[in-house]
Amino acid sequence: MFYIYPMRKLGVKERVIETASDLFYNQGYNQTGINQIIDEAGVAKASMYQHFRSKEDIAVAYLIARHTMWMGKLDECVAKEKSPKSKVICVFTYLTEWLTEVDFRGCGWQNIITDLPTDHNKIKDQAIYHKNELRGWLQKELSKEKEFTNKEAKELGDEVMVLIEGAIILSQIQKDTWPIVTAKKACKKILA
Amino acid sequence: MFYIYPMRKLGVKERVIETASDLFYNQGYNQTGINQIIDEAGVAKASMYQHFRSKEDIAVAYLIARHTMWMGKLDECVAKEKSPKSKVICVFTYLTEWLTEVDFRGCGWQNIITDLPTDHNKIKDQAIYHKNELRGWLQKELSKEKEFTNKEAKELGDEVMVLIEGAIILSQIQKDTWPIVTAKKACKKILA
DNA sequence: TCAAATAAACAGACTTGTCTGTATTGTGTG
DNA sequence: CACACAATACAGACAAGTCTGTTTATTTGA
Repeated sequence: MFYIYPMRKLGVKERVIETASDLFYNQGYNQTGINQIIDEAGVAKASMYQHFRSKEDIAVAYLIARHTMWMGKLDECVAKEKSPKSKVICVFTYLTEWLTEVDFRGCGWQNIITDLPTDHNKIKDQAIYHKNELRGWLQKELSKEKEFTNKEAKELGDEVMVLIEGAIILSQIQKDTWPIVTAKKACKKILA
Repeated sequence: MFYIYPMRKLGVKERVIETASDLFYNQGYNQTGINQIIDEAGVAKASMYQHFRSKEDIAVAYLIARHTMWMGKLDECVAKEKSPKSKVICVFTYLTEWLTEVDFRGCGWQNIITDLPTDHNKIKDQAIYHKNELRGWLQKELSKEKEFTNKEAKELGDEVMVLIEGAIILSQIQKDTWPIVTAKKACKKILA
């Protein structure tokens, strides 16, 4: 047999993560039940529980996958920029493209940690990790800029970080790009 | 009979709103069921449904009550400041006091709208309203400052608004004051 | 043959909201 | 002050559905 398209179905694990990623992000963690995930993934419940201990574990896998995807797209988007400083400013271009595309659905990590059962600590840890990675990315980029000392680069990176988070959540609430546009303007001022 | 303390129990409506406010804010909207609310409020279920059509309606009442409380405390906190500009900067002092007191539980509106059933639009509207009020407050304060034109005041107010939102959500994720401290520093720069 | 995936039933707890019937309250009138 | 009537609050059962997670027994594919 010849398979023009790769007929090999994705494995159970991959299908679950893929489906859950879509559902968790677009309709919310609390709004998404196990049953919907396995139905849409076309997977038996017992098979799913062979690969994941709990719903929280699925969410952790989702967030890990999302992290590499999100950081990858960020790198891709800022690649065309020459200076570290303009790379950092370009983050807000990335935010605009991304958030308008998803109809201002906001940040996957912000969304999941704000209304979570008290004991879901693995999810919270993923949020902390992701935000720390982004924070580190900003600081690292800015530290490449000769005009800044290391200390300055760290402080400026943190300020940009706050602007990013504010732009994301506010654009989500207001369903508008103005917070991102505003944040970009503020970012330029700060780095000037 | 003499009642030293006001013996008059609060009415059903008030008790429900008070209890629900505590629960919705501290353990989350999705994590709080009707039954827990009526149990802790000491109210019969039928009585509660006499005053509120649905759980969403309780949440709306909670957010309305929270809005007046929150804005009131803000006004109180910045009252000691003389200039409009320092009032605006003082918002971050307010944030620090508030958020450390509630152990970085974050913003009631941000928390409730990020993982909500799709049809809960009355709640979303409350979030939009609250954020617009705060945005207007900032713009109004800054427009009192003679050194800014009206247009400048609006733009600067929006930039501060983004910083505020970012500081709240990021301090919630990281369980630390650094985002607020950083936002304050950035705010001073922007208004300088 | 053998491990993995399947369908489907099941447990048990939870959800919002309705309903019934009883008890308690407050108010207006005599 | 006393009585009656209406409004409200009460406890708790109930409906109809959701949820996560387990188990069993069957089928599939290498």
